Amino acid sequence: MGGVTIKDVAAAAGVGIATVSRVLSGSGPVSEATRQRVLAAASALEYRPSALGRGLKTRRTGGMGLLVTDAADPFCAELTAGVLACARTQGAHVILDATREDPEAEAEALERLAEQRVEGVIAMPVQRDPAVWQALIRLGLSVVFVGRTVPGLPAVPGVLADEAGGVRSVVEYLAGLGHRRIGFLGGRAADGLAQREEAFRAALADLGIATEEDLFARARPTADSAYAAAASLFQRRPDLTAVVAGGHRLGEAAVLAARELTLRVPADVSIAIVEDVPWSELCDPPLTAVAHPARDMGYRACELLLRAPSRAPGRPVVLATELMVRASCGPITGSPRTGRSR
Amino acid sequence: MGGVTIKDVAAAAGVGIATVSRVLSGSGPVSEATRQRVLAAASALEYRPSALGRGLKTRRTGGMGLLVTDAADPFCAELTAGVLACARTQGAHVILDATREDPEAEAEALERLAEQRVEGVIAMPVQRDPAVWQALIRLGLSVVFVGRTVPGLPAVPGVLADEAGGVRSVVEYLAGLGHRRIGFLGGRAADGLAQREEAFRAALADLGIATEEDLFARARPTADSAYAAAASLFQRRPDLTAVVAGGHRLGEAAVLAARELTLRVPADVSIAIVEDVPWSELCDPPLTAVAHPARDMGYRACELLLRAPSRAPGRPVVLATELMVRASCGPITGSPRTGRSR
DNA sequence: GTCTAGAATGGAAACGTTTCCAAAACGGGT
DNA sequence: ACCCGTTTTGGAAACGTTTCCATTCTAGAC
Repeated sequence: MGGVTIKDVAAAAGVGIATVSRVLSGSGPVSEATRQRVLAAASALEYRPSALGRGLKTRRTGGMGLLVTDAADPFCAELTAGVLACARTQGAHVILDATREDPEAEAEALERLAEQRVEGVIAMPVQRDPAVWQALIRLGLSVVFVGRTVPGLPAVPGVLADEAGGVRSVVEYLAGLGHRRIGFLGGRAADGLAQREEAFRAALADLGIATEEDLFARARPTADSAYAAAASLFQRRPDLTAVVAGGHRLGEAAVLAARELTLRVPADVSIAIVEDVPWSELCDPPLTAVAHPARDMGYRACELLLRAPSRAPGRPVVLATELMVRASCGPITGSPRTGRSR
Repeated sequence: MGGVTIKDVAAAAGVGIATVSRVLSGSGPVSEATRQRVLAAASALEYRPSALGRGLKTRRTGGMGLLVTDAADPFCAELTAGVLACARTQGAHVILDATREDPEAEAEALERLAEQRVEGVIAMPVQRDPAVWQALIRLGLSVVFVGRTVPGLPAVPGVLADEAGGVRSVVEYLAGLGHRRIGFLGGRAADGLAQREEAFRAALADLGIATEEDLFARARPTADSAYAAAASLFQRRPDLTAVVAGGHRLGEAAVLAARELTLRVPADVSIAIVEDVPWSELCDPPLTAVAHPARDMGYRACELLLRAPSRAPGRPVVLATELMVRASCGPITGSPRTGRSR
């Protein structure tokens, strides 16, 4: 039976339940003899203290919620691994849920987490309305944002990647190679890609390169839409010499579209991608990318949640991104693109 | 405050706690007027029923554990997404943990899950000793294995991919292209790659192709070790014309090693990989692979857990794998490998 | 106006812990 | 033998629910 309770252990050891509790939780004074007897009884009965009873009494569950946008996404998966690694060091458990960029799904997940009385939530926030998060905090749970933030919530700690720095470095790199007509593949604002586009524009402006709206393409977060955006961009602007993909899906689309249009990379067009992926080495050519420290971000976020639940950090923690220079970007060539003849 | 209890709601609505409970859980008869009053009070107070109190009383938590070997691994991540998708339909929550192929870590995670009183566990089992799992079942939780099984536990439902069929199909495919000296990149038995090697041998035998031990290489589950194994295999047997990689890590290693040794794929050597990865299309050349229905496997496992917790299935559910024929395998060429001159 | 069936409601017990507090046991000094 | 301080111990309350059961209320039938 699974129904072994502290009472059974107490009876088996011939002591009171209070004593059993003291032995198991290691608090309070217990004579060595009783201690051994209780331990023996507990293991003989295969006793597992109920987290429900304990949580009810102590008002602490040692659990946390983790809300990612998509559990199968490499970035989210890596982030999750980081959170788990940190949680394990503290003996905390992690309730995982995916929001699919859907505010409603997110709200439901938060509701569930609140009912489960987790002590905190690590979230890639979808809902931009601060009220939802404030309600959560009012409920007594601490919140840590990761990967994104919600404006208007300075009191909520966050762990971000230095998106702006990453985008800037890749733009500067491309500009250094001589590129001036650089396309950008982005997404809807809701997909968290807005800041990358923003950073892209800013970097261009700082370099004194004019931005042409024509060089921006936006896709919905599906592979098809990404492909369509990339293909359309390449065809719309045969004169573009480089493209920055704002996410790994968009990067894949760019590679595939370029291949389909028989554009040589990087001879005809340079491709760089924001959000490195494990397979960028394996691509042909290997993809130049801005790498995010996803695992560290998860680890740090979890640390923030567990170690300093109440601290009010002025600013979010920003972890550095790294430009991984590989072979998919090259110097601009004198001759115009040969077109799509094979 | 988060400390709003059912008592507060009862007081605010001017009713007894029993009535509040009836309204909220939808059980028992309540007059429409009180119903509205209670609902109003509950939402005004932002009341969230405590899963702890409820779970304690009802002895059901609506939670399940998910134990994968590595949260960041694409297969595990996809599997996780499937579990989450199914769990969501039932309003269940999922406690995720990673075992890192470490029986000790697995045991700790199981301990935690048992304390949390989850109703079931979906696991990629590491520990092969049935006792651990039997203990868990004796505790009252149901167990579903996914991706692997533990021999000697016929009563535990499982969801597997048709590894044997997948390996067989790729071997037959390669044999059909004329290959006879086919290498295999595998791992330690503990890594769950043994069955693939087994299937590989069986498929070869069925085709009447002799197996040479020299054509087998085994790596520890690190990128370095995989690379070393692949490189060593290629150099040891310059006469081999094809290689089957038993996992995605090994496949990456094979591609990189082939590239490093300037072997042309598939002209000099054909490469096929067991466990498709999202980027196989993007490789050069695109990788022929055996694809596992990871998401479906997760979904099915979760269904098994939630819908039929007590059924005793004779055999595990086996989902089909699919051979994704791409460009990394080609017909055998008459001329021997040109060696590693560029 | 009384009676009764049925609906609506509230009190209290129980779930498995932790922890406060009082009681018991013990040991050493007088 | 007695007392006192210290160490151990056990009983009981509390945590927030659900649910059994008894009670009150409503309304329709006589």
